[in-house]
Amino acid sequence: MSEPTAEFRHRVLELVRQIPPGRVMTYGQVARYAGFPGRARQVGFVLHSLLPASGEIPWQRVINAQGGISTYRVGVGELQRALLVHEGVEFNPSGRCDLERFGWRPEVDEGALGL
DNA sequence: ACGTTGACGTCAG
DNA sequence: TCTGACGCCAACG
Repeated sequence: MSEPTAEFRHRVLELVRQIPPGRVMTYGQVARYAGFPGRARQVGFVLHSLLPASGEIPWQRVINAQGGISTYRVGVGELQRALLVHEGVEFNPSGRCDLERFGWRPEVDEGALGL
């Protein structure tokens, strides 16, 4: 019934939509929590299909496993970074953020940063 | 039909 | 810490 691709896309978008402001998830995590482990690249492809108008999907809250921005080659790297900084996410001089602090896990549903 | 590409992740050096 | 190789799999030409 449900085509794998369509189902995957739907699951990914619904999950990303739930990431609270100021929090981030990695492509790999999104893929895993969506029920499709190992398909991080496909997550990026789905999000890429949202541009340039992202609508209600907070695509900027998805980054790579190193805590860095992967969208510079697509041309929206600076934008993504600015949006995240505006939400309170901090980046170190290397351009990476601490996933221990800003990473978000669905099961630990917490919107605010633990201070 | 097929080789290449890509908003990734992991591991070795 | 950084770089390159590889695995991954759907989209593209």
